Amino acid sequence: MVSPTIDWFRQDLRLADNPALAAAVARGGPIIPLFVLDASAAGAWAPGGASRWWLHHSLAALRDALADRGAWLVLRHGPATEILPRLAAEVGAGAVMWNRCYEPWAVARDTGIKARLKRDGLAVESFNAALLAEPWTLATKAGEPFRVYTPFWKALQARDVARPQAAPTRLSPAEAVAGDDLDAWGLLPTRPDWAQGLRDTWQAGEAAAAARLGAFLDEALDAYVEDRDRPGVDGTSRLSPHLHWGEIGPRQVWHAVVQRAHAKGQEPLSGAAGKFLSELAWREFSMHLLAHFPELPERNWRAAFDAFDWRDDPAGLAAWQQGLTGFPIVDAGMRELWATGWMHNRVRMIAASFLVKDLRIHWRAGEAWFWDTLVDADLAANAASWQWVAGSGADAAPYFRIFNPVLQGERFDPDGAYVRRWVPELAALPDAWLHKPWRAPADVLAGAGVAVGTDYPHPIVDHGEARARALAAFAELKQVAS
DNA sequence: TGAAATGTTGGGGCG
DNA sequence: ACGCCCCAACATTTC
Repeated sequence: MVSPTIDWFRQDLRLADNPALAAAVARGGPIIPLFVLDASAAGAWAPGGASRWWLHHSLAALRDALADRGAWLVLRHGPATEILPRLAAEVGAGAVMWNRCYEPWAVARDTGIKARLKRDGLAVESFNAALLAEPWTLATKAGEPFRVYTPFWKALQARDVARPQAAPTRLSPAEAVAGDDLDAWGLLPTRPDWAQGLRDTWQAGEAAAAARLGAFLDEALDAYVEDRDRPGVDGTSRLSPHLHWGEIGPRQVWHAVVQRAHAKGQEPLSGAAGKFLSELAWREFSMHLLAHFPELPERNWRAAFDAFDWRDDPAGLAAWQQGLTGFPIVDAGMRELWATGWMHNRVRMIAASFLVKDLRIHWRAGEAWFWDTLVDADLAANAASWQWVAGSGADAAPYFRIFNPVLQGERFDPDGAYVRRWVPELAALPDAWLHKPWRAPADVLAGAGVAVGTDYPHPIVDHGEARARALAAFAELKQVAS
């Protein structure tokens, strides 16, 4: 009789295209699916509030999906370094399987656990479920990690993406193993329960992720090139939180998109399909960057930025967080984030540019806020994206690229659908003034029932002046660096 | 995956 | 008919 296999779930909360699970099934014995709530190893990067909400529902969905196939998800909390060996001994496991994580703290932890379990005589194997290509398999001709996106994307396109495996239909149950009650983990907010907007917006779990992908392919892919930049249009995939927790994997997304393009007689790597896959490749690029540069979340990727003159501005930071900057497109984004745990990507760039360039507040403050509030909070994507906007990151926007929040609003939310939804106090303003209410004539404001300074804040900075100050600060930095 | 300043061009008004 | 100026539209450069 084959000894039990522990399948340690982490950020791979799915049954399909799950190589660790497939290996556990192939081994033949009973399967013990395990999830460990291990805040100790992650330090500051333990999941934030919105992420914990998602995790709760995703685990519930995984638990039910496993039960449908005859297996019982075991929940334990505490340091995984202690829990894995203890559970293995407790159930007489002969093997432990998992899919790899790439957060530096996880790599360090998992390396130790693998060594320990092997020393104990167990078979331990790890697999790739989260990436199209492992970070150590893509390199420049010089053997270096890619530091620029475009050549990275070209190299990735030249690779074959493995076909996803189907979910196992039947799992051999193990004898009952004691575990925690999910509800007792307290992942959901209480007092206050701020998650109503999240519940209204999202459905966690593998089945919901697959449905979301299907809906995107059916309804939005064709218009993706234009609509992806329109926050007032449902033009993006919204797969990010599902991808973060591994409810769906990038290989599954890749092949579904390629298949859809082929069915329409289109080339999958050009047009809308290619554009969407290139966005998936930005996720991949971020993950590779983190794997190669583990300090990405904490330190400027370009060390020259260490000398940058950031401002300490608690009031400005608070206004930004609360969506009270006086710039409608920025405030709409920050309020969407607070309400739903998600923000449209175009608006993330605008809001992030405003924080680091107009307010000149350190990108790490933005990174920390997003970490706590985003349902798709991902260490690699969050760190790489903030550094990209700040100009300190890999292949970053040049420092002089400063978004004008009024022009961005007018260009990408021309009919004001997005601002009116999230900044309802401005809803009655005509399009012409919606993105710059402080410039509207008095009779227009009166007609719309808007008093700037009372119903909606005055801009907390003058963008023209803020832009000039940011350019001056960056010019100074360049002198220090040279 | 910018914006603003500066330069160039060409049509129309006008003397 | 011609030159001059204005300025919108577009292009290029600079930040």
